[in-house]
Amino acid sequence: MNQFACIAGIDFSADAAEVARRLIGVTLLVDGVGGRIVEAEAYDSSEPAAHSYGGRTERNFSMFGPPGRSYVYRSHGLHWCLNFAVREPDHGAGVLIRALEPTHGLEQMRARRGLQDERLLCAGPGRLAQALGVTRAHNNLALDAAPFTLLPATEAVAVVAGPRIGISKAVELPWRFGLAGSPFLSRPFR
DNA sequence: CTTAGGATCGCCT
DNA sequence: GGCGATCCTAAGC
Repeated sequence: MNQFACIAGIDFSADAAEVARRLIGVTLLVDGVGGRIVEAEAYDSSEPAAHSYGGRTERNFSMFGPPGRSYVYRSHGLHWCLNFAVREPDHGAGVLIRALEPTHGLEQMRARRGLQDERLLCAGPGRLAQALGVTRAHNNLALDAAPFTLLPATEAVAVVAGPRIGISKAVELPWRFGLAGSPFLSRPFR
């Protein structure tokens, strides 16, 4: 295992699905604001739902960089979404961070989201990025340095898996992972 | 509770 | 010109 790709006890050079599963329970902060990851999805250049499926472009180049860096893209013209690049350079794999259980900087997240309800602050990739202040400026940055902080899970977690959300291709792959029973998911598992 | 439509940018055919 | 790894609101049942 490449120890330089190891962050918060996770080997980012592993398969996207394995990294996504192991990220559940890890704390993610951006400038000290964030919480515990409760939902993540894996994407890989070998399957057509991934942005990297068609090869490197201006938009997705950070998916093809070294593991342990961020990939931020704009969705539907108005939302930002945060991913972690995994595997090795030129492969094109990543993990979409879909939901957090808010733990740090609640008031700042409420202000950015214009909402009080804790359950809706980070329940979805666009909401999460807005609450943490993630924009294009956060693309292609190392995850083990400021403004990012990743902290290992402090206890064992029960992880469930299911089909990914909001895609039309490769819908059969069970590459969505979540913390069992969490009220902070973007949508429940069934 | 479920569904439908609009907002709005950048990549792709 | 079409369509997305989305979110919010409004209306219908």
